[in-house]
Amino acid sequence: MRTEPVGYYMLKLTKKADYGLMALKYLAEHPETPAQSAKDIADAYGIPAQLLAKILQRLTKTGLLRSHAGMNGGYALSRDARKISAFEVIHAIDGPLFITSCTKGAKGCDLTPSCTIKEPLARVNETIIGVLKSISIYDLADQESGKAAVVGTTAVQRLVTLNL
Amino acid sequence: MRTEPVGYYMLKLTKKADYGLMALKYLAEHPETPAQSAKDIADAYGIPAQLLAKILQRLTKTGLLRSHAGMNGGYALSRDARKISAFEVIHAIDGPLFITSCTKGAKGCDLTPSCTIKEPLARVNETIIGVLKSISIYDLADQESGKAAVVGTTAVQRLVTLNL
DNA sequence: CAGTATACGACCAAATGGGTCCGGGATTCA
DNA sequence: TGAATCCCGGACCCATTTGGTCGTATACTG
Repeated sequence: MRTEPVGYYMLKLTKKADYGLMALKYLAEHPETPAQSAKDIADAYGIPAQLLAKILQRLTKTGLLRSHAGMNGGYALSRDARKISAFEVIHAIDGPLFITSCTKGAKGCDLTPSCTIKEPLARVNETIIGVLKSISIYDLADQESGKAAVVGTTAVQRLVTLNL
Repeated sequence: MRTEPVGYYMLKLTKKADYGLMALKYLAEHPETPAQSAKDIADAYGIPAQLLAKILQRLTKTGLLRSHAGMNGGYALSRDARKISAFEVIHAIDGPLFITSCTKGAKGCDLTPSCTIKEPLARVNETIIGVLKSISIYDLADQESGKAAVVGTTAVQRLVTLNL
């Protein structure tokens, strides 16, 4: 009621994944400090602290972050920001992502046995994953410090192939 | 309870969109018949008829299908299957698709004013849209009639660029 | 007119997602 | 040792979205 439905979203990633990416980006932008608490990061972006806490916990469990309890504790990237892909983050938070509601992974299609669209769309899915894998936290981070880089100066070009 | 959570999905398209794609594929595979009723298509795939009916109705309203009431009525593609992209179908059913929960389209970000990840991810979004646009209903359809084309015989190669 | 099919709005139940609460454990520092 | 921070993680809640049904009106065919 407060936010009128600007548009119907689809294929969107969850807010949690968004938050996770934002947090990692934040960490990548503050390499000096040994660790940042969940609350600090949450406050920096104005997102609910407890929610972010749990997201960071999951990222820690999957090995993307290092946590440290106690005073001056918090979270830190477990590796170079250049070596953490957006895909890893999203995958850690939202789980495996598939385009089609029923992908023939694991045990195949429970219902709708005759849905043959899957195979082509699975390719699309892999393409998306490829794109997401090619983007690192570092890519998300910098470009703001050198904020004026508007023209295609540091424009990184990625190429993705999709074959049906 | 009946279908254990095989995995957590994300970035997935809705079942309705799936159904829509399946239906169009079905129509593309039956070019002889002037029209197929919603029920026929639904039965062919074992999906709820009334639900599919509404999906087809929406696809009709957006101009992808032609409908015809009365006996031997039903739906038919309004143009060549080669000229209908998967994107159009998904867009018609699920609405505009964006990756980030808040894209700065329309009126910008309501909450989280400092979410800077958006711009890079918006590019990813456009990439996905590009991929989806490059896939036609025809692409989804055939490959089954000539079922044996396993080796890369008719492999269509698409190229997608993504620049951050 | 009878039968078939679309058109469409109202309604519903289950799943999902965002978010909170709370009772633990670590760790550091005084 | 004990207080202040901070991470850990399960239980719970609520709003929205989805998938799906029902019923009725309308259009077309024969």
